[in-house]
Parts: sequence; C-alpha cells; structure tokens
Amino acid sequence: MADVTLREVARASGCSVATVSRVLAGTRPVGAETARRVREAAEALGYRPNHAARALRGHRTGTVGLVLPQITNPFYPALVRELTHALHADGRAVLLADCDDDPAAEAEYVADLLSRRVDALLVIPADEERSRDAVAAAAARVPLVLMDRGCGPGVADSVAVDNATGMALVLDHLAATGRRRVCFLGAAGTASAAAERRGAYAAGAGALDPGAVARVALGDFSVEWGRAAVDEVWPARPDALVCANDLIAIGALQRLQQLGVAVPGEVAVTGFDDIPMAALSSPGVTTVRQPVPELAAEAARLLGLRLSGDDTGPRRSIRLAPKLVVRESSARGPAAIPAPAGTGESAPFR
Amino acid sequence: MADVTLREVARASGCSVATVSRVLAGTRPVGAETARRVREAAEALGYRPNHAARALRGHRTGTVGLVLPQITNPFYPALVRELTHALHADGRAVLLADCDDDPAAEAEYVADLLSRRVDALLVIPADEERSRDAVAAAAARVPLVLMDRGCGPGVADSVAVDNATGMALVLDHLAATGRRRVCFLGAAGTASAAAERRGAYAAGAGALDPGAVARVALGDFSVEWGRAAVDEVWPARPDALVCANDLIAIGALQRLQQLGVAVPGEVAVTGFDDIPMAALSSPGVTTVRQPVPELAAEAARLLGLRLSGDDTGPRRSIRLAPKLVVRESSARGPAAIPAPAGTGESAPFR
DNA sequence: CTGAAAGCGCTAACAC
DNA sequence: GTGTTAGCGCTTTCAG
Repeated sequence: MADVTLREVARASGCSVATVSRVLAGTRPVGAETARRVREAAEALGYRPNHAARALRGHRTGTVGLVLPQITNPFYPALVRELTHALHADGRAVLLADCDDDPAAEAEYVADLLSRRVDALLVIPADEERSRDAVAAAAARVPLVLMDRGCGPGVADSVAVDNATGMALVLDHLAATGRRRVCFLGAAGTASAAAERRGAYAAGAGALDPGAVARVALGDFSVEWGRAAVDEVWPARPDALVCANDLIAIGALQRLQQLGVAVPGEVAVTGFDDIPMAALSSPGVTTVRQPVPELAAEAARLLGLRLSGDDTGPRRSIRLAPKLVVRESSARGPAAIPAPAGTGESAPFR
Repeated sequence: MADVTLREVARASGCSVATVSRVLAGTRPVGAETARRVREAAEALGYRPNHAARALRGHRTGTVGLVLPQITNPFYPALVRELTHALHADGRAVLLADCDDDPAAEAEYVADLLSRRVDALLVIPADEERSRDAVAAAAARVPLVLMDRGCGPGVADSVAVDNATGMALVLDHLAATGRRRVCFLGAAGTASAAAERRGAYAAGAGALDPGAVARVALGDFSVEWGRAAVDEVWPARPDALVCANDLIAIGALQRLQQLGVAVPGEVAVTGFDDIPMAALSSPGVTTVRQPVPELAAEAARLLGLRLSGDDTGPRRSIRLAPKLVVRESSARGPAAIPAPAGTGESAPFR
C-alpha cells in the first residue's frame, strides 16, 4: 500500500505522466480511450494525488487556516462546524489553531500557518487592537476574512452579525411586552461585539425610558460577570436586563434565582448569540440568534472570490441580520396583564 | 514580502543552500562564524521554510488530522482545545474534519487527510462498527489514535476515560448519601461509552438494591431523551437517576422540574462528562469529570511515540480514571437526615 | 566543515 | 492529442 505516483499510473496505462495529469486534473482535452485507460489504472492502483507536490508546484495547498480565540467559547463550535463544512465542500482542508485569547500566540499561529502555505486565513481576532498588526501583515500575503469580531477599519474583509439590528430587536420586543425600566449588562473593552452592542443599547434604550441609557453595568462576556452585574443593577429595580450575550444572561438568571426574584414576572432577561445553553436553561433565555450557517457561507464565498482572482475589489464588510428568539425569560411583561394604558414607568414591581 | 527561499538566504550570507539548510535544521555541525552569518541573513530577510517543499522531500508534513463526529457535541470543544495545544507544542499543525456523525463522510475525510499526507490521525469514531473499516485501513498507513470512543478491539491505539470507574464513583456516592432506589437513564447502541457505562451500572447497582439493575431506560445521549426518559422511570419512584451523560441529566432535570419533583430532595440526578452546562444548570449537576487535558496529553504522547519510530510496540489502550464532581443535584440524600439506620430501601418519598 | 547535484511528485510550457 | 522536459524549495548523499 505504498504511495502510488503519477509515474506508476502512467506506466500502467501506457502513456506519459503529463497525459495522466491532464486526465486527472481535466486541464486539457484528452482522447476518450486514453482517458478511460488512465482512469482505470488510477482506480486499480488506488492512486491519490500527493498534495505536497501539488502545493510545491502550484503555489496553492488547498488549505485554509482558521484561527480563533477559544474553541471552548460556546458560540464558536457551531461556527467552526459550518465553516469547515463550507470549506470542505469547496475541496479545501482546514488547519485549526486556538490561540487561547492570547494575541501573541495568535500572531505565532498566523505566521506558522502562512509558512505552511495556507491559501487563505479565517481569523476571529483575539483582540480588536492587539491583533491588528499580525492580521494586517497576514492579510497582505493571503486572502483573509475576519469573522465575528472586527480588527480596526479596512484591515481585511469581514463577516459578522449586525449587532445593532439585534439589539434593536431586543429593545422593540421588550417595549412591546410592556417593559420600560430596562438596563444593560454588557462588556467593556473595544472588541467590536462589545462596543456595537453597547452602542446599540445606548441608541435605542432612550426610547423606552430616558433613564435607561445610564443604567449600564460593564464587565466581560462571562457567566461570573452576569452574576456580579445583577448585584450592581438590582437596587435600581429594573424590569428588564438586556445582556450583551447569553453567558451574561445565564449568570444573571442564576443570581436572580438566588435572590428569589421572579423571571419573567418581576424582571425580564435577554441574551445574545443563542448558544445551546440559552435554550436549555430554565427559564429559557430570550435571545438574538446569529445566522451561523449564513455567516459561514458568506465567509467561504468571500474567500472563494479572493482566491479565484477576483482579488481586485475593495475590502468588503458584510453584516447579516440576526433573528429574535423569544423564550420564557421575557414572556408576558407587565403590559400583557390587562391594565390601564400607562407609561409602564409606574408598573408595579411584581 | 514575496516568499524568501533558502537560495536567497544563501546568496545573502555568501554560502551554499546546503549550508543554510544545515544551519537552520541543525542537522550537522557548521562553522560558528558561518552559522552566525546565515542566521542573521535569514532573520533579516524574514525567511520562513516552505513546508510544502519540506514535505515533498522529507515525506512528512508536520500535520495531524483530527476527525470527530460533531464539534457541537459540548464535550468535544475542550478536548479539541487540549489536543491542538498539545500537538502545536510539538510543532505539528492540526487539520480538522467534522463528519457530522456520518461514517461515510468520516471515511471520505480520512481518505482526504491521508492524501494530504498527514503524519498521523486522531479519530473519534462516529460509529463503533460502521467506522471500523475506514479506521483500520487508515491505521495501516499512518499512526492512528482513537479517542473517547472505541472502534472494535485491536484496531488502533486508543485513549479514553475509564467509564467503569466513573460509574462506580457515582454509585458509591449515591450509596454514601443514602440513595437506594437508583435507576439508569442511558443510551442504547454499541458505542463504547454507551455500552461501558451501561455495563458498569449493571455491575454496580445491584449492591444498592437488587431491583436497580432492571430499572434501566435506554435512548440516546440527548437532552430530549433525558426529558422523555423521566416519564418512563418516574412511576417506579426512584430516589436517584443515574444518567449516562450530562445532556441526559439536564433533560431529566428539566422534566422533573416541570413535574414539580424536588431535586435533590425527592430524587438525586447525576450525569457524566462534566460539560460546561453541568456546572451552570440549577441545581448544578453532580457528574463525573473526564480528565480532558490528560487524555489529550496521552494521545499526543502516543502519537509522538509512533511517529518517532517506536512504532514496534503492540496496540496500546489507555484508560484514565475520572473524578467525581459533587454538585447540588445529589446533595444530602435521605441518609443525611438524622434517622435510624436502615436499609434506605424504606426511605420516605420526600 | 562546505559545496555541487540529485531528486521528492507534480504541472505547465513547449514541441511534435 | 500526446510526450518531453524544466523546475517548485528543500534535504541529503557524495565529493572535496
């Protein structure tokens, strides 16, 4: 079962290696009878092209590097799944690197992947700023698409969810179900998801309640922060906690439960991303579902374009609209309880 | 920033490509002064070896293929993380393939990875039986380590958790906290995790209660099955539900909550794996934690051995002991309530 | 200790 | 329509 080379297939089918190459690659027309013999021989011998040789010769390896900050972040496995499927469908293989949220490690992985001659890179940057140099340098060498998080303007093509629309969906839903005293449990820092969701809340929350814009607690995208944040904002007696992602929402839910606060009765809680846990927690978390398969498809499409020579266009930044998924954590707000139409501002706490 | 080759480094440092190669690879002794000049030139030019050429020449690519059934299975991201880190630490890159639980796709991915000349394969087989042929064929070509699930005896090296020990830890814990009417919510099928956990329950549960061995409901490793399984076994009024994994346990918890059954008051619930959700559910799920970093390290070590010529030994099958993680879902059983020592068999349902 | 040279397996000119 | 041939960038004999 040693490696079968083109030469052996050529010998077995009585023609030259060039012909065999042409038949198998379909590069140029070949006589029908010859082609048949070649294909038979290749099949019989179990010929498998040697990608290393192909890569050396053709300057393309058929591989794409995927660099992400933390595969254990529960949002990423679904994205990785869709990305690998989309890329494999195009005949590309995926080299995976998890940089553990460390921009230095990320830079090393990017360099290593480049030296392995990946045809392109898909990067979810670890840090908006500290990832920029490595990403920009890499983007100058191969097509590179940023996903999920940005990395400064104009650095590379990018594909992400439209955070502003997502946040607006949440605020509209809360307004429609009678919530007014909303507050925001978000993430500090410049990471685009953090900043955009924060900004969208600030832009939209004023319509519900002028005071809402100021009711903001900022930490990170974790369950622990969600728990802690509740203690910061609960004294203000909000009727809705708008969380910047599902992990924060789940932490908030836990802490509220400890405090004996009824959800959604007393306060609604919403998340963002729709990670698997959001559906499984109880109450289920109302959240904004990212269009993961479509995000992956767009990223793959962009890479494909850049790889097939359409490399000329300007940087593209694609934003896909998310969808609101309503679950129990925000069901039946005060307004749903038959009551005289009011501002909601004066809704009773209970 | 075009690709710098050995030849250019050679020219810049005034010596031959052979010498440069030797300096950079450290293959053979080279004059100190020459070595310094070479290293300087390489550094200055930003030389990066071309892995494709190296692979063609040296018959090893420095890559390992990782094939798994479903990256979205919440147990796998942590394993993938540790595996990639361990392999990267050895200077190898990881080609990832998610076969979506389909043995046919799995076989294709394995074949593709082989034609890409991976040095070795890490496989979590999709199916104990239907994965066997492809795995066996691949194992004949490159070092291959099975993880998490088996694939028939003697097919390849394997690394997995010791399911029997894990199950025994659970049963001991339940016995120690006074539970006696245990029952098992497991998974049907021949997959090793399913079969071994089932077997271990059957072997150990009799010690708690002769009837326990028969109180078994079999479905699959899903939350949905966990919910459904509760309806099957609840009429028997068990005081503990031993679940074959955490997803089943979480589903069971949800259904029990719907039914208004107190956990752990009325019934304890245990899982297996310790996925992130197990800690975040409320009550937290008592479970068996797989030693993920150690499993990954063992797998990487085994691959390293096989790759460095120690290929001669017999197939190795490594089992690592797991650890019990006690959380609220099994806290304070009936025996913890001061009461006359009894069989526990007669413990009140409450 | 260092250089010259032969390929690894494949594709793409370039002939016929 | 098919064969011949020249490398892709690297490692590794084999000479010096």
